[in-house]
Amino acid sequence: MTKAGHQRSSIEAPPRRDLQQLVGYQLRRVGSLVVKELSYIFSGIGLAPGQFSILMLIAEHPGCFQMDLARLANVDRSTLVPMIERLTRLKFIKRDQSDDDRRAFHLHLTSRGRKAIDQVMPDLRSFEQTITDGMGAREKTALLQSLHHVEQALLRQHN
Amino acid sequence: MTKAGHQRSSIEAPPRRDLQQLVGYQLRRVGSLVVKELSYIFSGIGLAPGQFSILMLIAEHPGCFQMDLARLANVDRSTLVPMIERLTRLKFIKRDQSDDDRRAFHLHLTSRGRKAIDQVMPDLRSFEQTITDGMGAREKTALLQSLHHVEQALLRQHN
DNA sequence: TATTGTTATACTCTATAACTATA
DNA sequence: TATAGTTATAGAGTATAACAATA
Repeated sequence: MTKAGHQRSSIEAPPRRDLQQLVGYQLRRVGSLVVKELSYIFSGIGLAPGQFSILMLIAEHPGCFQMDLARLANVDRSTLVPMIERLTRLKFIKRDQSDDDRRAFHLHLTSRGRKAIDQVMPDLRSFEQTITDGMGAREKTALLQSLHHVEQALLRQHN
Repeated sequence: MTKAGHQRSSIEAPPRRDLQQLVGYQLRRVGSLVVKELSYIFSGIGLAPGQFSILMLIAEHPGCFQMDLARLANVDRSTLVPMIERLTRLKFIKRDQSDDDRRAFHLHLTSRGRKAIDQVMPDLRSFEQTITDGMGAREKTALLQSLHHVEQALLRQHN
């Protein structure tokens, strides 16, 4: 990877390191790395990270509508259409037309969807261990709290 | 392996809240929100978040090659091509063919590129204030350190 | 009129594989 | 053979706008 001696990558000027001090920039950077790793983990069950998080939200909110998911995941309702279609085609979820509102469909996990979640949870926990390796319990708790803090500020911002 | 109770899917079942306790999931979630806000900020200079971060890396590493950026930004070299093309077309950067290696091009900011950065920096700092609003200096430092910690663990993971 | 979900469309970010021109 | 950059292509994730069916 590193070539001996004659490295010609003309970057001898001292970096200004502005970006590394910006929480927003670092969150984007780390988030992107996380997605890259999660892609690999979820490929075992044929899902991408975004699709898996929708599956998890349906697991946590059985019977919900797509509009509920749009709010929970902070995405437009149109974004969900291909994800729901994929989860349905894989038979990880089922859609039941609501009796109260015939426009909408209650979403539920199937046993196959539940199995898919159970299948990747060990890898997900292991990934969690990896990225928090060497962190104390207090540091990890503080990180989760700070992330929640930032999330709430961002939600206040654009809603 | 899996968690004990294989909870039967019931509409009244309380949410399991698993996701919120996962650092990886929260990083992806918050990162996505950050990108959404940054999109708005950078639209003022005609750039998307990824394009702006490449512009910043060139500012911090004047004369670098695209291969250097690929390493610094942790992306494939092919990913950079449309970004570099966009920055060049907007005249934010210039490409000078290297005398030492005629395959490669030294990348430099133009004065227009520098102006573009100067133009959005106030908004970027203000965004920074918003998402860390109410955080103490220690909490903010700890967050940056934890993010760096996670980033390093992720880089060790896949390299 | 307003809302749920869909379609059509478009843009950004990402990657792999094959190519060129150099080294 | 190996490397710098390009092209072609593909898949995710995101959005806006217009639409049908229903409320």
